[in-house]
Amino acid sequence: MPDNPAGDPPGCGELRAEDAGREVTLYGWVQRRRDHGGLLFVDLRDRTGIVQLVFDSESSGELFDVAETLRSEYVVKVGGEVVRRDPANVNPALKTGEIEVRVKSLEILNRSKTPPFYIEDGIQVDENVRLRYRYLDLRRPENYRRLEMRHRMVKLIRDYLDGCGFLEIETPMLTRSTPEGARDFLVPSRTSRGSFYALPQSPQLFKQLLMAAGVQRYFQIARCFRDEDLRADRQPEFTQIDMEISFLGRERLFAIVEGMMACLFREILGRELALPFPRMTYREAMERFGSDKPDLRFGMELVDCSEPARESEFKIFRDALEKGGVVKALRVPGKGGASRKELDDLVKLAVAFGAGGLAWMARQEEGWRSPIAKFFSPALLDRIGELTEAAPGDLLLFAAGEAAVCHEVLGRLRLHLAPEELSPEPHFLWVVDFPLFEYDAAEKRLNAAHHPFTAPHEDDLHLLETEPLAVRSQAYDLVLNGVELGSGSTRIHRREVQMQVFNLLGLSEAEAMEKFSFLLEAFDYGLPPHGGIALGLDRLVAFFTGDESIRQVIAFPKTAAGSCLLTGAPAPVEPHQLQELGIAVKSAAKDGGPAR
RNA sequence: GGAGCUGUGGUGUAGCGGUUAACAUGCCGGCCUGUCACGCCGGAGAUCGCGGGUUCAAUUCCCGUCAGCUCCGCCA
Repeated sequence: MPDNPAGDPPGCGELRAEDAGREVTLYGWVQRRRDHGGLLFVDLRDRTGIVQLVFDSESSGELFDVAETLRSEYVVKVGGEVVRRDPANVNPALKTGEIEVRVKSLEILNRSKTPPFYIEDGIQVDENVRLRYRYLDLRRPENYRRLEMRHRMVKLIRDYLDGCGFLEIETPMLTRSTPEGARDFLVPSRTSRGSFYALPQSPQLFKQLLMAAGVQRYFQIARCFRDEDLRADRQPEFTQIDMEISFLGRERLFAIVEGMMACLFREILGRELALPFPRMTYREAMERFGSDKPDLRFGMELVDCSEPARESEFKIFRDALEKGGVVKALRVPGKGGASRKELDDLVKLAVAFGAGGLAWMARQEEGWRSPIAKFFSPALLDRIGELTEAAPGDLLLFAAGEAAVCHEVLGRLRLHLAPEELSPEPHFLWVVDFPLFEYDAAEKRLNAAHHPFTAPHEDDLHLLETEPLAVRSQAYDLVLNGVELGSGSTRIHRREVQMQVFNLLGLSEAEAMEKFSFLLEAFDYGLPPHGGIALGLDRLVAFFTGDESIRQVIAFPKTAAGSCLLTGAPAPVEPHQLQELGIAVKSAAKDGGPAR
């Protein structure tokens, strides 16, 4: 550990052979005690690691008696001499294994109950129990390393963006609920009864206002809140690296973000990233990979087989094509020998993903094994083999129908059937030109695909009124190995365009003013062109630590039901608290609450 | 809102329509001067998540419920 202003002496895990002869004072937790009767070993742990303490009954009677009372996780202060171990007693598994500390003084600073699980790496304990005692879980070295990794990454990011001329600015946590988007967490106001703050889903509007304020380059390690159901990679509160720049367009922003990723990979993993990252339009991503966040660590691209399908006698394919749909294929290498049951399961899966059905062909050394091959002439089968590059032993899966559905279904099957061995290289990708709107079938109206402040693509402005669903936006996503790391856009900076988009989203002039007057007014006072992006810090850290769930890289995460097993939040409040807020609770939730 | 999986000493597991509920580890006590997952001997510790039902009998079968995890919907 480098010198620091605190001038801290070495920690337990930092002592080495060259410290032999040194008198040290150590603080830490008792990891383990090995009592040999007249000789007692204690492994002392602090955040730097473990060192062995030795107590000898012959040389220190009273001290030895105290040492015998030590138990797991007792907190102690010891003074002693670092001594080299006899070569026969060196423990190569420990970094401090060449030495040990002969204890001369021992003070028990605090006792501990027997912990519910071992404080060590690689334990197999229910996450339930670990979250209930999260402070003990975090005491484990692997979790300290996770916290440390997050800290280092955030520090690198801050320094990097500082170097790029960004200003870190905090925006309000108590803000205004806005329509659309995720469900808001609401905070009742005491001073304005019946009114509510909302916790920010992102600092979106504020960062745009900071551009209006002439900041030009803003960033924030921003906590965001969304009251939606959880997943392994979704928590109700999470952290974004939120950025926004004025004047300079998308290219500059991409370069800044790419530079940030390159910096993290260089400083943390010691490897260079190939820059710039490849790009793909949303349309291309959907057509080739059936996903707006394609995992490029493997191939298995979707292949359009509409042309040979049109010539075939297979009615389902022909009907789909006549209705303006497509027939697309997914080639699964080496899966041609799949059993009937495996194939049936794939069909079921496809149906669960929204397909009407799923056809398959297995290429064999001679010909095809397939229930639908009989509808295809040999020439057409050859054509399909050519298009899909199917080799003997490969399996082809076909989806027919509406293009969007086919892409979705085959895209999911592609992930489901992905090879076990994936490329070890990180595969970054910019996905650009997302659609501006998507159609909400339930509400029978347009929704913003990204958010309502995203600028339409310049080339598609003329389509806004006539064919809004065909309008591309200036939104983009950063994808890493099939995970959406973040998304952003060039924003609308002209008031008339913003109003037009609001109108298309079903917001009247009056409603727009009611909800967003503060933003619209800013448009009138020289709002510069601007754009930005928000990257999911939790997902990024999880990538670097190799964790599947972002719970692992959040100090105090919540369960899938949004409860905190440590504190018991959320919890009922005192009646007088509700009274002050003018709130009456209609009916309490089911009994139980989080288990703690 | 929906689906699947899980729930047995502190922890991790086994088990089965009738058991003294088993094993490992941890814990407690004893012995032990070179261990490092120390070892040896002994001991304590479980109303089998909760509620109901079927049954002569339920930890075991059924239903419900709670909690956790994963996924779908949802997440501009």
